[in-house]
Amino acid sequence: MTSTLGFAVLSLLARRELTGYELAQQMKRPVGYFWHAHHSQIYPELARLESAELVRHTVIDGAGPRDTKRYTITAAGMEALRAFVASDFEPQPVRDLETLKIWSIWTVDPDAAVLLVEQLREVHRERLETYRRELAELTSGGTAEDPSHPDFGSWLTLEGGVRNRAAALEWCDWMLTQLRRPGAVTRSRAPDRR
Amino acid sequence: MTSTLGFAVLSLLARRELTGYELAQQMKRPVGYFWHAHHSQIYPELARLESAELVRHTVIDGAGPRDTKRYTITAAGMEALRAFVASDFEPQPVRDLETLKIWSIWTVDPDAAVLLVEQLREVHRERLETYRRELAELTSGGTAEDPSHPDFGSWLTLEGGVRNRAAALEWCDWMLTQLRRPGAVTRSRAPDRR
DNA sequence: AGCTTCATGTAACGCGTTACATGATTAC
DNA sequence: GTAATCATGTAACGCGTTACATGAAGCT
Repeated sequence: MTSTLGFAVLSLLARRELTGYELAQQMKRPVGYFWHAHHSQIYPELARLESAELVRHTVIDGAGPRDTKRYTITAAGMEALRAFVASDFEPQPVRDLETLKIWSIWTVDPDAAVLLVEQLREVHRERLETYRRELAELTSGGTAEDPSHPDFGSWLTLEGGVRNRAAALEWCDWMLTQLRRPGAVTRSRAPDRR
Repeated sequence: MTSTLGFAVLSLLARRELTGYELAQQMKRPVGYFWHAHHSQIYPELARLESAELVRHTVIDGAGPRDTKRYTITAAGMEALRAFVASDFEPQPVRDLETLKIWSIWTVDPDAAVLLVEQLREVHRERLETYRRELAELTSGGTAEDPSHPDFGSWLTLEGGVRNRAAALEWCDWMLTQLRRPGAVTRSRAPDRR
Protein backbone atom coordinates (compact mmCIF):
# COMPACT_ATOMS: atom_id res chain seq x y z
CA MET A 1 0.00 0.00 0.00
CA THR A 2 2.72 2.43 1.02
CA SER A 3 5.06 3.26 -1.84
CA THR A 4 8.83 2.75 -1.76
CA LEU A 5 9.23 6.52 -1.40
CA GLY A 6 6.97 6.30 1.63
CA PHE A 7 9.31 3.78 3.25
CA ALA A 8 12.32 5.94 2.45
CA VAL A 9 10.62 8.82 4.27
CA LEU A 10 9.64 6.59 7.21
CA SER A 11 13.23 5.31 7.42
CA LEU A 12 14.42 8.85 8.00
CA LEU A 13 11.67 9.83 10.41
CA ALA A 14 12.30 6.66 12.44
CA ARG A 15 15.69 8.13 13.29
CA ARG A 16 14.55 11.62 14.22
CA GLU A 17 11.82 14.20 13.66
CA LEU A 18 12.33 16.31 10.58
CA THR A 19 10.60 19.00 8.57
CA GLY A 20 9.74 18.35 4.93
CA TYR A 21 12.57 20.64 3.96
CA GLU A 22 15.07 18.77 6.11
CA LEU A 23 13.84 15.49 4.62
CA ALA A 24 14.54 16.83 1.16
CA GLN A 25 18.04 17.87 2.29
CA GLN A 26 18.69 14.41 3.78
CA MET A 27 17.87 12.95 0.39
CA LYS A 28 21.18 14.44 -0.73
CA ARG A 29 23.49 13.25 2.03
CA PRO A 30 23.80 10.66 3.55
CA VAL A 31 20.60 8.98 2.36
CA GLY A 32 21.24 10.22 -1.14
CA TYR A 33 23.96 7.58 -1.46
CA PHE A 34 21.19 5.02 -1.90
CA TRP A 35 17.97 7.00 -2.23
CA HIS A 36 17.01 10.13 -4.07
CA ALA A 37 13.84 12.24 -4.21
CA HIS A 38 12.84 15.85 -4.93
CA HIS A 39 10.95 18.06 -2.52
CA SER A 40 8.06 18.11 -4.97
CA GLN A 41 7.67 14.39 -4.28
CA ILE A 42 8.24 14.59 -0.55
CA TYR A 43 5.56 17.10 0.40
CA PRO A 44 2.67 15.19 -1.18
CA GLU A 45 4.10 11.92 0.18
CA LEU A 46 4.10 13.33 3.72
CA ALA A 47 0.46 14.29 3.26
CA ARG A 48 -0.34 10.72 2.14
CA LEU A 49 1.55 9.19 5.06
CA GLU A 50 -0.27 11.51 7.43
CA SER A 51 -3.69 10.56 6.07
CA ALA A 52 -2.67 6.92 6.64
CA GLU A 53 -1.69 7.94 10.19
CA LEU A 54 1.90 6.73 9.80
CA VAL A 55 3.28 10.20 10.53
CA ARG A 56 2.01 13.27 12.38
CA HIS A 57 3.02 16.93 12.32
CA THR A 58 3.17 19.92 14.59
CA VAL A 59 3.56 23.48 13.37
CA ILE A 60 6.74 25.19 14.51
CA ASP A 61 8.35 28.60 13.98
CA GLY A 62 10.04 28.98 10.62
CA ALA A 63 11.17 31.40 7.99
CA GLY A 64 9.01 30.35 5.04
CA PRO A 65 5.85 32.04 3.77
CA ARG A 66 3.83 28.98 4.87
CA ASP A 67 3.75 27.13 8.18
CA THR A 68 6.88 25.11 8.96
CA LYS A 69 5.86 21.57 9.90
CA ARG A 70 7.83 19.16 12.04
CA TYR A 71 7.00 15.53 11.25
CA THR A 72 7.15 12.62 13.70
CA ILE A 73 6.68 8.91 12.96
CA THR A 74 3.73 7.27 14.77
CA ALA A 75 3.69 3.81 16.39
CA ALA A 76 1.75 2.56 13.36
CA GLY A 77 4.38 4.11 11.10
CA MET A 78 7.17 2.37 13.00
CA GLU A 79 5.28 -0.91 12.71
CA ALA A 80 4.79 -0.42 8.94
CA LEU A 81 8.52 0.25 8.54
CA ARG A 82 9.43 -2.86 10.56
CA ALA A 83 7.09 -4.98 8.42
CA PHE A 84 8.68 -3.58 5.28
CA VAL A 85 12.23 -4.28 6.47
CA ALA A 86 11.29 -7.85 7.44
CA SER A 87 9.36 -8.50 4.20
CA ASP A 88 10.76 -10.73 1.47
CA PHE A 89 13.09 -9.33 -1.13
CA GLU A 90 11.47 -8.79 -4.46
CA PRO A 91 14.06 -8.13 -7.15
CA GLN A 92 13.88 -4.48 -8.19
CA PRO A 93 14.06 -3.45 -11.83
CA VAL A 94 17.56 -2.18 -12.61
CA ARG A 95 18.62 0.57 -14.97
CA ASP A 96 22.36 1.04 -14.73
CA LEU A 97 23.74 3.52 -17.27
CA GLU A 98 27.35 2.95 -16.23
CA THR A 99 27.25 -0.76 -16.93
CA LEU A 100 25.38 -0.09 -20.17
CA LYS A 101 28.26 2.11 -21.31
CA ILE A 102 30.87 -0.50 -20.43
CA TRP A 103 28.80 -3.15 -22.20
CA SER A 104 29.02 -1.01 -25.36
CA ILE A 105 32.65 0.02 -24.90
CA TRP A 106 33.65 -2.08 -27.95
CA THR A 107 31.97 0.51 -30.21
CA VAL A 108 34.44 3.31 -29.39
CA ASP A 109 38.14 3.69 -30.14
CA PRO A 110 40.76 2.69 -27.52
CA ASP A 111 41.49 6.26 -26.42
CA ALA A 112 37.85 6.96 -25.69
CA ALA A 113 37.56 3.62 -23.91
CA VAL A 114 40.47 4.44 -21.59
CA LEU A 115 38.99 7.87 -20.88
CA LEU A 116 35.64 6.32 -20.06
CA VAL A 117 37.12 3.86 -17.57
CA GLU A 118 39.32 6.54 -16.02
CA GLN A 119 36.27 8.72 -15.44
CA LEU A 120 34.41 5.81 -13.91
CA ARG A 121 37.41 5.05 -11.73
CA GLU A 122 37.48 8.61 -10.46
CA VAL A 123 33.78 8.49 -9.50
CA HIS A 124 34.33 5.30 -7.50
CA ARG A 125 37.53 6.59 -5.90
CA GLU A 126 35.88 9.77 -4.66
CA ARG A 127 32.91 7.89 -3.30
CA LEU A 128 35.16 5.38 -1.55
CA GLU A 129 36.98 8.22 0.19
CA THR A 130 33.71 9.79 1.33
CA TYR A 131 32.47 6.48 2.73
CA ARG A 132 35.76 5.86 4.55
CA ARG A 133 35.63 9.31 6.11
CA GLU A 134 32.04 8.87 7.27
CA LEU A 135 32.77 5.38 8.54
CA ALA A 136 35.68 6.64 10.67
CA GLU A 137 33.46 9.36 12.09
CA LEU A 138 30.68 6.90 12.85
CA THR A 139 32.75 4.18 14.54
CA SER A 140 34.40 6.73 16.86
CA GLY A 141 30.99 7.21 18.53
CA GLY A 142 30.70 3.74 20.07
CA THR A 143 26.96 3.42 19.28
CA ALA A 144 27.45 1.68 15.92
CA GLU A 145 27.80 -1.82 17.39
CA ASP A 146 24.45 -1.78 19.20
CA PRO A 147 22.02 -3.58 16.83
CA SER A 148 19.06 -1.57 18.10
CA HIS A 149 20.72 1.78 17.51
CA PRO A 150 20.19 3.65 14.21
CA ASP A 151 23.98 3.94 13.87
CA PHE A 152 24.10 0.16 13.48
CA GLY A 153 22.17 0.50 10.22
CA SER A 154 24.45 3.31 9.09
CA TRP A 155 27.48 1.22 10.00
CA LEU A 156 26.44 -1.84 7.99
CA THR A 157 25.46 0.33 5.05
CA LEU A 158 28.70 2.31 5.01
CA GLU A 159 30.79 -0.84 5.40
CA GLY A 160 28.94 -2.29 2.39
CA GLY A 161 29.56 0.92 0.47
CA VAL A 162 33.29 0.76 1.20
CA ARG A 163 33.56 -2.88 0.14
CA ASN A 164 31.51 -2.23 -2.98
CA ARG A 165 33.48 0.81 -4.10
CA ALA A 166 36.83 -0.81 -3.31
CA ALA A 167 35.86 -3.74 -5.55
CA ALA A 168 34.71 -1.31 -8.25
CA LEU A 169 38.02 0.54 -8.10
CA GLU A 170 39.96 -2.69 -8.54
CA TRP A 171 37.70 -3.59 -11.43
CA CYS A 172 38.47 -0.26 -13.12
CA ASP A 173 42.21 -0.84 -12.68
CA TRP A 174 41.84 -4.31 -14.14
CA MET A 175 39.93 -2.90 -17.12
CA LEU A 176 42.69 -0.35 -17.71
CA THR A 177 45.33 -3.10 -17.85
CA GLN A 178 43.15 -4.94 -20.38
CA LEU A 179 42.78 -1.80 -22.49
CA ARG A 180 46.49 -1.04 -22.39
CA ARG A 181 47.63 -4.63 -22.97
CA PRO A 182 50.06 -4.87 -25.90
CA GLY A 183 48.06 -6.06 -28.85
CA ALA A 184 44.90 -4.54 -27.49
CA VAL A 185 45.73 -1.20 -29.07
CA THR A 186 46.34 -2.75 -32.45
CA ARG A 187 42.84 -3.45 -33.56
CA SER A 188 41.54 -5.64 -36.34
CA ARG A 189 39.93 -2.53 -37.80
CA ALA A 190 43.15 -0.50 -37.86
CA PRO A 191 45.63 -2.25 -40.17
CA ASP A 192 48.55 0.00 -39.16
CA ARG A 193 51.11 -2.80 -38.75
CA ARG A 194 50.85 -3.65 -42.49
CA MET B 1 17.71 13.95 -27.37
CA THR B 2 17.57 10.15 -27.40
CA SER B 3 16.37 8.74 -24.08
CA THR B 4 18.36 6.28 -21.96
CA LEU B 5 15.97 3.55 -23.09
CA GLY B 6 16.83 4.47 -26.66
CA PHE B 7 20.52 3.88 -25.97
CA ALA B 8 19.77 0.56 -24.31
CA VAL B 9 17.93 -0.50 -27.47
CA LEU B 10 20.74 0.78 -29.71
CA SER B 11 23.30 -1.12 -27.57
CA LEU B 12 21.51 -4.34 -28.37
CA LEU B 13 20.96 -3.61 -32.06
CA ALA B 14 24.63 -2.67 -32.43
CA ARG B 15 25.44 -6.33 -31.67
CA ARG B 16 22.92 -7.92 -34.00
CA GLU B 17 19.60 -7.38 -35.77
CA LEU B 18 16.58 -8.20 -33.63
CA THR B 19 12.80 -8.05 -33.74
CA GLY B 20 10.96 -5.99 -31.13
CA TYR B 21 9.94 -9.21 -29.47
CA GLU B 22 13.52 -10.46 -29.29
CA LEU B 23 14.60 -7.11 -27.86
CA ALA B 24 12.03 -7.47 -25.09
CA GLN B 25 13.35 -10.99 -24.39
CA GLN B 26 16.95 -9.74 -24.27
CA MET B 27 15.85 -7.28 -21.61
CA LYS B 28 15.54 -10.30 -19.34
CA ARG B 29 18.85 -12.04 -19.95
CA PRO B 30 21.68 -11.06 -20.25
CA VAL B 31 20.95 -7.34 -20.59
CA GLY B 32 18.40 -7.60 -17.79
CA TYR B 33 21.30 -7.85 -15.34
CA PHE B 34 21.80 -4.14 -15.77
CA TRP B 35 18.83 -2.91 -17.80
CA HIS B 36 15.14 -3.65 -17.76
CA ALA B 37 12.19 -2.60 -19.96
CA HIS B 38 8.77 -3.92 -20.92
CA HIS B 39 7.66 -4.61 -24.47
CA SER B 40 5.09 -1.82 -24.10
CA GLN B 41 8.01 0.59 -23.84
CA ILE B 42 10.11 -1.00 -26.54
CA TYR B 43 7.69 -0.89 -29.45
CA PRO B 44 7.03 2.87 -29.23
CA GLU B 45 10.76 3.47 -28.64
CA LEU B 46 11.63 1.59 -31.83
CA ALA B 47 9.17 3.80 -33.70
CA ARG B 48 10.83 6.91 -32.26
CA LEU B 49 14.32 5.66 -33.12
CA GLU B 50 13.15 4.88 -36.63
CA SER B 51 11.70 8.36 -37.17
CA ALA B 52 15.09 9.72 -36.03
CA GLU B 53 16.67 7.36 -38.60
CA LEU B 54 18.83 5.61 -36.00
CA VAL B 55 17.26 2.24 -36.80
CA ARG B 56 15.49 0.74 -39.82
CA HIS B 57 13.21 -2.27 -40.22
CA THR B 58 12.30 -4.89 -42.79
CA VAL B 59 9.20 -7.04 -42.58
CA ILE B 60 9.90 -10.76 -42.24
CA ASP B 61 7.84 -13.94 -41.87
CA GLY B 62 6.41 -14.43 -38.41
CA ALA B 63 3.73 -16.08 -36.37
CA GLY B 64 2.00 -13.02 -34.91
CA PRO B 65 -1.24 -11.41 -36.09
CA ARG B 66 0.72 -8.33 -37.18
CA ASP B 67 3.82 -8.02 -39.36
CA THR B 68 7.04 -9.27 -37.74
CA LYS B 69 9.69 -6.57 -38.06
CA ARG B 70 13.45 -7.09 -38.00
CA TYR B 71 15.31 -4.00 -36.83
CA THR B 72 18.82 -2.98 -37.89
CA ILE B 73 20.93 -0.12 -36.54
CA THR B 74 21.88 2.55 -39.09
CA ALA B 75 25.27 4.26 -39.46
CA ALA B 76 23.75 7.31 -37.74
CA GLY B 77 22.48 5.05 -34.95
CA MET B 78 25.95 3.58 -34.47
CA GLU B 79 27.40 7.07 -34.35
CA ALA B 80 24.81 8.18 -31.75
CA LEU B 81 25.65 5.16 -29.60
CA ARG B 82 29.39 5.85 -29.86
CA ALA B 83 28.83 9.49 -28.83
CA PHE B 84 26.74 8.35 -25.87
CA VAL B 85 29.38 5.86 -24.69
CA ALA B 86 32.12 8.47 -24.97
CA SER B 87 30.06 11.21 -23.28
CA ASP B 88 30.79 12.36 -19.74
CA PHE B 89 29.32 10.50 -16.81
CA GLU B 90 26.45 12.30 -15.18
CA PRO B 91 25.61 10.72 -11.85
CA GLN B 92 22.30 8.89 -12.12
CA PRO B 93 19.64 9.16 -9.41
CA VAL B 94 19.75 6.03 -7.25
CA ARG B 95 16.89 4.21 -5.56
CA ASP B 96 18.24 1.10 -3.88
CA LEU B 97 15.62 -0.75 -1.82
CA GLU B 98 18.10 -3.34 -0.53
CA THR B 99 20.39 -0.76 1.02
CA LEU B 100 17.37 1.09 2.39
CA LYS B 101 16.32 -2.07 4.22
CA ILE B 102 19.79 -2.61 5.69
CA TRP B 103 19.90 1.05 6.71
CA SER B 104 16.73 0.45 8.73
CA ILE B 105 17.73 -2.98 10.05
CA TRP B 106 18.02 -1.57 13.59
CA THR B 107 14.21 -1.32 13.75
CA VAL B 108 13.63 -5.10 13.65
CA ASP B 109 14.49 -7.83 16.16
CA PRO B 110 17.73 -9.86 15.76
CA ASP B 111 16.00 -12.93 14.27
CA ALA B 112 14.36 -10.88 11.54
CA ALA B 113 17.66 -9.10 10.92
CA VAL B 114 19.54 -12.37 10.42
CA LEU B 115 16.79 -13.64 8.10
CA LEU B 116 16.99 -10.45 6.07
CA VAL B 117 20.74 -10.69 5.59
CA GLU B 118 20.55 -14.41 4.80
CA GLN B 119 18.00 -13.68 2.07
CA LEU B 120 20.19 -10.94 0.67
CA ARG B 121 23.19 -13.28 0.79
CA GLU B 122 21.28 -15.89 -1.19
CA VAL B 123 20.36 -13.39 -3.90
CA HIS B 124 24.00 -12.35 -4.31
CA ARG B 125 25.25 -15.94 -4.20
CA GLU B 126 22.90 -17.06 -6.98
CA ARG B 127 23.78 -14.08 -9.12
CA LEU B 128 27.49 -14.67 -8.60
CA GLU B 129 27.12 -18.24 -9.79
CA THR B 130 25.22 -17.15 -12.89
CA TYR B 131 27.88 -14.58 -13.75
CA ARG B 132 30.69 -17.10 -13.23
CA ARG B 133 28.96 -19.60 -15.52
CA GLU B 134 28.42 -17.03 -18.25
CA LEU B 135 31.96 -15.74 -17.88
CA ALA B 136 33.39 -19.24 -18.35
CA GLU B 137 31.25 -19.72 -21.45
CA LEU B 138 32.32 -16.37 -22.86
CA THR B 139 36.07 -16.67 -22.32
CA SER B 140 36.15 -20.09 -23.97
CA GLY B 141 35.27 -18.39 -27.27
CA GLY B 142 38.53 -16.44 -27.68
CA THR B 143 36.80 -13.30 -28.98
CA ALA B 144 36.46 -11.63 -25.57
CA GLU B 145 39.93 -10.12 -25.58
CA ASP B 146 39.51 -8.22 -28.84
CA PRO B 147 38.54 -4.66 -27.78
CA SER B 148 36.52 -4.08 -30.95
CA HIS B 149 34.43 -7.23 -30.52
CA PRO B 150 31.05 -7.07 -28.70
CA ASP B 151 32.24 -9.92 -26.46
CA PHE B 152 34.85 -7.54 -25.04
CA GLY B 153 32.03 -5.43 -23.58
CA SER B 154 30.32 -8.54 -22.24
CA TRP B 155 33.60 -9.70 -20.75
CA LEU B 156 34.32 -6.47 -18.86
CA THR B 157 30.72 -6.28 -17.67
CA LEU B 158 30.61 -9.87 -16.43
CA GLU B 159 33.99 -9.54 -14.74
CA GLY B 160 32.64 -6.46 -12.94
CA GLY B 161 29.53 -8.36 -11.97
CA VAL B 162 31.58 -11.20 -10.50
CA ARG B 163 33.78 -8.84 -8.50
CA ASN B 164 30.77 -6.85 -7.33
CA ARG B 165 28.76 -9.89 -6.21
CA ALA B 166 31.76 -11.56 -4.59
CA ALA B 167 32.29 -8.39 -2.51
CA ALA B 168 28.58 -8.30 -1.65
CA LEU B 169 28.70 -11.93 -0.50
CA GLU B 170 31.63 -11.21 1.80
CA TRP B 171 29.77 -8.19 3.11
CA CYS B 172 26.74 -10.36 3.94
CA ASP B 173 28.96 -12.85 5.78
CA TRP B 174 30.55 -10.02 7.72
CA MET B 175 27.11 -8.66 8.65
CA LEU B 176 26.08 -12.10 9.90
CA THR B 177 29.09 -12.27 12.20
CA GLN B 178 28.14 -8.83 13.53
CA LEU B 179 24.56 -9.92 14.13
CA ARG B 180 25.62 -13.14 15.87
CA ARG B 181 28.38 -11.57 17.92
CA PRO B 182 28.00 -12.37 21.65
CA GLY B 183 26.40 -9.34 23.25
CA ALA B 184 24.70 -8.37 20.03
CA VAL B 185 21.75 -10.62 20.82
CA THR B 186 21.29 -9.17 24.29
CA ARG B 187 19.78 -5.83 23.46
CA SER B 188 19.32 -2.75 25.62
CA ARG B 189 15.59 -3.12 25.08
CA ALA B 190 15.41 -6.72 26.31
CA PRO B 191 16.42 -6.83 29.98
CA ASP B 192 16.51 -10.63 30.19
CA ARG B 193 19.77 -10.88 32.13
CA ARG B 194 18.16 -9.09 35.14
C1' DA C 1 -9.68 -28.18 -24.60
C1' DG C 2 -6.39 -25.18 -22.59
C1' DC C 3 -1.58 -23.31 -21.79
C1' DT C 4 2.69 -21.46 -23.66
C1' DT C 5 5.33 -19.14 -27.16
C1' DC C 6 5.59 -16.01 -30.86
C1' DA C 7 4.55 -11.13 -32.08
C1' DT C 8 2.85 -6.60 -31.99
C1' DG C 9 0.45 -2.85 -30.43
C1' DT C 10 -2.68 0.71 -27.30
C1' DA C 11 -4.55 2.73 -22.90
C1' DA C 12 -4.82 4.01 -18.09
C1' DC C 13 -2.41 5.11 -14.34
C1' DG C 14 1.36 6.23 -11.12
C1' DC C 15 5.90 7.79 -10.08
C1' DG C 16 9.72 11.07 -11.03
C1' DT C 17 11.58 15.45 -13.11
C1' DT C 18 11.39 20.16 -14.19
C1' DA C 19 9.44 24.39 -13.74
C1' DC C 20 6.47 27.83 -11.53
C1' DA C 21 5.13 30.30 -7.29
C1' DT C 22 5.66 32.81 -2.75
C1' DG C 23 8.20 35.39 0.70
C1' DA C 24 11.18 36.20 4.83
C1' DT C 25 16.00 36.34 6.57
C1' DT C 26 20.96 36.30 6.22
C1' DA C 27 25.44 36.73 3.74
C1' DC C 28 28.42 39.18 0.31
C1' DG D 1 21.08 45.28 -4.23
C1' DT D 2 21.39 40.51 -5.21
C1' DA D 3 22.12 35.91 -4.26
C1' DA D 4 21.58 32.01 -1.21
C1' DT D 5 19.11 29.64 2.39
C1' DC D 6 14.93 28.49 4.63
C1' DA D 7 10.31 26.48 3.71
C1' DT D 8 6.33 24.91 1.45
C1' DG D 9 3.44 23.88 -2.16
C1' DT D 10 1.24 23.09 -7.34
C1' DA D 11 1.36 21.96 -12.38
C1' DA D 12 2.92 20.03 -16.70
C1' DC D 13 5.15 16.55 -18.69
C1' DG D 14 7.63 12.20 -19.52
C1' DC D 15 8.95 7.61 -18.35
C1' DG D 16 7.62 3.05 -16.44
C1' DT D 17 4.09 -0.46 -14.99
C1' DT D 18 0.00 -2.95 -15.53
C1' DA D 19 -3.66 -4.30 -18.13
C1' DC D 20 -6.21 -4.91 -22.45
C1' DA D 21 -6.31 -6.63 -27.24
C1' DT D 22 -5.50 -9.86 -31.22
C1' DG D 23 -4.41 -14.28 -33.28
C1' DA D 24 -1.67 -18.24 -35.08
C1' DA D 25 1.26 -22.49 -34.00
C1' DG D 26 2.65 -26.05 -31.06
C1' DC D 27 2.57 -28.66 -26.80
C1' DT D 28 0.12 -31.47 -22.98
